[in-house]
Amino acid sequence: MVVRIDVSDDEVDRIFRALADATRRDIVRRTLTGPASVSQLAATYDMSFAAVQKHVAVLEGAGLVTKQPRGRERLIHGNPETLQRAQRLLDAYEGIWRGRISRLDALLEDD
Amino acid sequence: MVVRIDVSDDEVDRIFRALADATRRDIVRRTLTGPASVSQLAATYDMSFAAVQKHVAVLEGAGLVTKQPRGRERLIHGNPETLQRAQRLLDAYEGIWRGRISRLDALLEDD
DNA sequence: AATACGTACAACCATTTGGTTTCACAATAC
DNA sequence: GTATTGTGAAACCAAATGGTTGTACGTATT
Repeated sequence: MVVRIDVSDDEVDRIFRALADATRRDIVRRTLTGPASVSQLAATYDMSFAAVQKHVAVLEGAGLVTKQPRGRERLIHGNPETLQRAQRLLDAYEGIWRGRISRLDALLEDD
Repeated sequence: MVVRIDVSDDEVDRIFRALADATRRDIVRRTLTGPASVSQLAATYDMSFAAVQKHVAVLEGAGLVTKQPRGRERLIHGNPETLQRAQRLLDAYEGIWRGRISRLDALLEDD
């Protein structure tokens, strides 16, 4: 029985879960190049404003974007730090495969 | 020269979705170091054999592991190629942020 | 031959997800 | 002021997810 003491498994769950949707990946891409309001984002997708709002909320919950009020708008900014975190995770897995890292378990139980 | 990441949206969805679960990430980790049977995997988790079987099926559907029959067992092997695909995806996002990649859109449209 | 083991698969259940519509409200525009 | 725009939040719905138990069947073991 693998007992998971580390709570932040949930955080990794949220990051990958948030990236597992094409619309959300597109929102991340767009907000990495520069901020955009929720309605600006919503204008380009074939779904309701509320649906896009929910996607943004999922990304925000995963720490992949941040919301910054400006007037009546909410500017969405992509958060590269969280992406780097996901990158490091995948890098660690590749490290396992290559056998370069000997005792990686602690790292993968997720910092 | 532009190397095209030829991955469909659905495929990327499945990869990240599969990685969005701690048990499945653990299975990937374990099968990257060496093959393991489904029952060997299941023995270490606090859930039914059938549940682990389903997790393996999700990973297999995402191409993160492969199943190879040997006798009455099914040996599960981790698949580093698929992990590399996910890595390249995240690398591309980081490239956007850094502004180092100029024409990345075609790459990210993940056709 | 009989038994145990490893896997597959179906049926079922509770919760989550991804979408919708609708209503409310603050900020801007006219 | 009134109207419009941008957002938030609730209620609702169908489908997917993650778990369970039970059954069936090929493969080893004895």
